[in-house]
Amino acid sequence: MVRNEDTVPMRRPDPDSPEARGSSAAVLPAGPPGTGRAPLDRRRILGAAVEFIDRNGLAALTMRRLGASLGVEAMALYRYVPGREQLLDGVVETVVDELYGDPDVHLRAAGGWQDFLQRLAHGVRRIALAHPEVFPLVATRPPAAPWVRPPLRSLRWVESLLTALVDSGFTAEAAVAAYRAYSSFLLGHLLLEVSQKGVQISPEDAPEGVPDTGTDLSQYPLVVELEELLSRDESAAEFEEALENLLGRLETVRREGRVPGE
Amino acid sequence: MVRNEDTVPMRRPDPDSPEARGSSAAVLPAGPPGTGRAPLDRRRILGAAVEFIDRNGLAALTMRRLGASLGVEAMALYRYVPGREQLLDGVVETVVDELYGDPDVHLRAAGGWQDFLQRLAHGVRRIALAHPEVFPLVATRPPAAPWVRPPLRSLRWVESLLTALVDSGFTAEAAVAAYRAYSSFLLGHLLLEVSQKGVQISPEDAPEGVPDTGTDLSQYPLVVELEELLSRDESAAEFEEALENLLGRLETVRREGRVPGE
DNA sequence: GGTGTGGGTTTACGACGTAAACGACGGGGC
DNA sequence: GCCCCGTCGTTTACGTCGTAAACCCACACC
Repeated sequence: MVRNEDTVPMRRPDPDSPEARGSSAAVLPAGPPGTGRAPLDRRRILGAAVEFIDRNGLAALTMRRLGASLGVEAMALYRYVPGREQLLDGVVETVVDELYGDPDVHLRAAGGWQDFLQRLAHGVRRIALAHPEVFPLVATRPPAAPWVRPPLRSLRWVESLLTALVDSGFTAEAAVAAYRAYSSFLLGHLLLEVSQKGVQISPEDAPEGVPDTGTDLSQYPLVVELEELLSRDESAAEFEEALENLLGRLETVRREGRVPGE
Repeated sequence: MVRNEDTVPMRRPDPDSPEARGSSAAVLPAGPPGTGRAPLDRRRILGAAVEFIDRNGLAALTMRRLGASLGVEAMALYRYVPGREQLLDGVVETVVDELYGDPDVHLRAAGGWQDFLQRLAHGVRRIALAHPEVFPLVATRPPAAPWVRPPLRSLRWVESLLTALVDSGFTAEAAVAAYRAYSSFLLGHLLLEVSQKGVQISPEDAPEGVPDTGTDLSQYPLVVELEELLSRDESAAEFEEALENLLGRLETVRREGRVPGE
């Protein structure tokens, strides 16, 4: 019995997936160690670190190996980066700064606040999907201040977002509440999406078609009944739907000029 | 000018905060190393690990130190735990298993699905607040299967949740979609809440009343204008509001018998 | 009284992050 | 020409980590 793997109907391509856009990274030559003879600098190091994590996972990143991937000894990195912790901070900064290079995301809300939040959300999602191994770092590294909430870890974007909201008629309280709800939504959705994506690949790539007889599911009849549905990946649609719903909710908050809770 | 620190009005106590309930852990004697002479076993080790992380942070946990906190050499732990990674898995499991001991959370949805989800959400929130240093681990450790989504990392709870929903009239698709939306919501909210809680304490506890002249905010006028609002902690109310909203949304999904997106 | 055997210790190894001393090299000032 | 001094990368070294392997020892059992 040859099982048809493509029972999932009409795989409409995800517009935020890396292969759906011209990926800017991973095109540079790089290759095995020692190719890059260009002089070291902070940006090159951070870029190499991001690429290294994308390729080998966060756990594999050590100062020595990162140095080797740049054709240099570990200690050479310390002239540009104070230590490993700060290197990781630099990595998350580098990755979220990719937002500035995204032609679909603008710092100023020209098309209204909903358009702004929508573009920003998809921009962040694109980053998460492009760097699934880095995103947990984006999510969990302690932020600089209580108001800089992951995954939007930059004051410039916070300022942009709040400006867009206030300019569109949100009260100060409502804008702040909206900002909080928005970041929670993004963080939860994207962290789960990348972790789910990771788990589909990693478990030692089960070689044959044996559908994971690993754990005993007999205790959980409903889980086995819904197994097909549960393992289906509807991330893109769910993201869209939840985002739409959030925007709708915020719109009524804005119109009624109140803070959501009361 | 003596600033009154209690400008926050009516600090109504958070019902999920650790001090609002009789904490079961941290009451045992324990004390400095060597107090516990009881024989080692897996549960004692995992308990000690949780307590150690709560007290000293995840980064400080090493096999040697954990051993020392139990009055034992590091290598003794390996008789009960295969290695550090699996120890961390055990820590996560231990912490989420506290749900079973929570008298306000039930495995069976006796009071209807909304009551069930509400109790479960608050139970998980209590755990997150009781172990802020552990929760990022709960959020980011790769789950065993794609359908076991953090922070509900146990098949039993997934089965319970799905059963509650299906029994209450959700279609299979709607139940799965609801499960996904619910876990995203929990994860996003709680991860941000504990990370925010962490950042209020950690930055080397700024000793005097100088309100963080660390970063230059002059570029971000709206952020400085809203600074007071932004650093206010309304987590409890926001959690409640967002949860309520989610439940409301799911209720209409249930009544109309459709999957949210279409 | 041997003799396993379970549970903890000792020793040892390779890898890690990083401090400190050490080249090597390239461009002024005399 | 020569010297001298930054800049940038390397070498060496130290303490700590996770963990494999050998060891030790006290008790249970025949």
